Amino acid sequence: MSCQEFPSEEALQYLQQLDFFRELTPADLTQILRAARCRRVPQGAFFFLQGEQATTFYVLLQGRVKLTQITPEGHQILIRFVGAGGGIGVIAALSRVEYPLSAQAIEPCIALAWDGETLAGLMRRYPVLALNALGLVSRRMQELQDRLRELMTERVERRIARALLRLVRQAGRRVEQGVLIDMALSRQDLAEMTGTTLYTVSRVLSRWEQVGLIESGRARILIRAPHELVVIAEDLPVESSSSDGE
Amino acid sequence: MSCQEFPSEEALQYLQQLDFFRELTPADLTQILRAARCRRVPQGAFFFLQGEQATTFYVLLQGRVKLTQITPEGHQILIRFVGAGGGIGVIAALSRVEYPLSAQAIEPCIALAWDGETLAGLMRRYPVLALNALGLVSRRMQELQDRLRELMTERVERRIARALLRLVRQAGRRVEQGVLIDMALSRQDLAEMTGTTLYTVSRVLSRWEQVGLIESGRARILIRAPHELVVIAEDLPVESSSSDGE
DNA sequence: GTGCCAATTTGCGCTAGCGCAAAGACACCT
DNA sequence: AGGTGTCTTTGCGCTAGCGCAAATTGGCAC
Repeated sequence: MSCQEFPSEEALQYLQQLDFFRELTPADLTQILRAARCRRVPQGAFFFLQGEQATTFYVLLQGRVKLTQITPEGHQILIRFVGAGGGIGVIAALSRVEYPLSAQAIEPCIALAWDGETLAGLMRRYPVLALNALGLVSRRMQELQDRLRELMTERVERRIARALLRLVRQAGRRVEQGVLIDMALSRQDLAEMTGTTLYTVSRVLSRWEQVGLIESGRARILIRAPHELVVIAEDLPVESSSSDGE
Repeated sequence: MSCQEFPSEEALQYLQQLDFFRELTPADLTQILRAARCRRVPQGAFFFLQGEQATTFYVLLQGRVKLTQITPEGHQILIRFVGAGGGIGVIAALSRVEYPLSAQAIEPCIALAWDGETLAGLMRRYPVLALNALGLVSRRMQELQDRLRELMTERVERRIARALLRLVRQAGRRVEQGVLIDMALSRQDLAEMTGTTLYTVSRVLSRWEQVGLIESGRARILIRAPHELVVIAEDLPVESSSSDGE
């Protein structure tokens, strides 16, 4: 999918199945797309930086984006990755505040772009759009809540396991030896996702590698035994207390 | 505000200024209210329990609600408190999934209630409603993201300070000795909000009490020096390393 | 007032995980 | 090939915070 071919038949087909555009008639969708600009962002560049005045909402057509937040003290955390079909900046663009995070293209990206006012107008005209957005945002809420819970109640090893499983779901590619996480992913990234340090991540991964659970190189992780990882994520036998949790 | 007097002049006045209902014409608002039921929930009872099929969305008119989540292992965490004017269950009701958390009335409550289908219908008819909901959910997202960041990067003392400040903002009442957090709030609650244990909370509060920063009894906290708390929350001189962080 | 129960405090020992430092491995550029 | 910079591993010492246990406090019902 490139930038020029918007209201083409196949483009519509593809777009219509995205969460954000579902239940729209092709006619309405075409109208909505007419209001969009298209933007390319090269690998490594930013869609926007945390703190900038929020103006634009993007739907990613191609590539992958990393959303990060940085604290006044300089700690960085990784909020999530967005892949093709995902939306970026809905929230900020609609309420015209500052972007609360930075969005960096970690692959060459193509995205549709609407500015906030336009988007609000479209949502007024096509309420389904607003409902879809609510659905999207809700799912994200859900995920954030889960991570919050994990962070508050679970030990590091488990959190890392969960993070990997999440990544498998959104970027996993079956290969013969197992499932490969099909994107550059450093120890540092994992640490920023799970609220730990790159040292601890490295140690945990090393341990897993020794047991044959995973295989990893620089910024590359292959899961050989996904099921074992699930066991760790859901059922880590950490406390020696009782026989097994009731 | 009671249950009977819905479409009364003053009720409209009040409702119209809620985030959820703003920018609606009185006529539209009246229509929307016609579709609502009213529900009373006595102190201690639950609006709904985590895991139940989500059907209903509430707007709280009176009282206060505690939203908690419990893990399979039995750890409980406190997501947030909702006061009069707040919405409960938007997300779940719209997507007709299971409620991801439990909502308990910690004061006697009165709430307007819509079921999910009705709400979706209303949003289609009055898109502003959907946009308002998006705004609300966005703000919550924002807050969750902040807490996530705190949890990942900050020490316990700081997190507790921040939690208290948040509570001051939403339930603070000026009294002569300082600001009272005007609701029952146990050490356990604070622990569940900040991802620590009631022991640690107790120790931290004790320390603060000795310094005259706060005054506290059972389930009751009075902040004598709010500014000092801000200092701890924003600028805790924890690392002895350098003179002061740049 | 008395008794009871839940909330709170505090001592104590322990460990998960941090974070520095330094060495190693890998990818890429020239 | 060699150099360079980044990513990764691992040893080591340290401490924030956990969590049990037991004592104490405060509020409320009767």
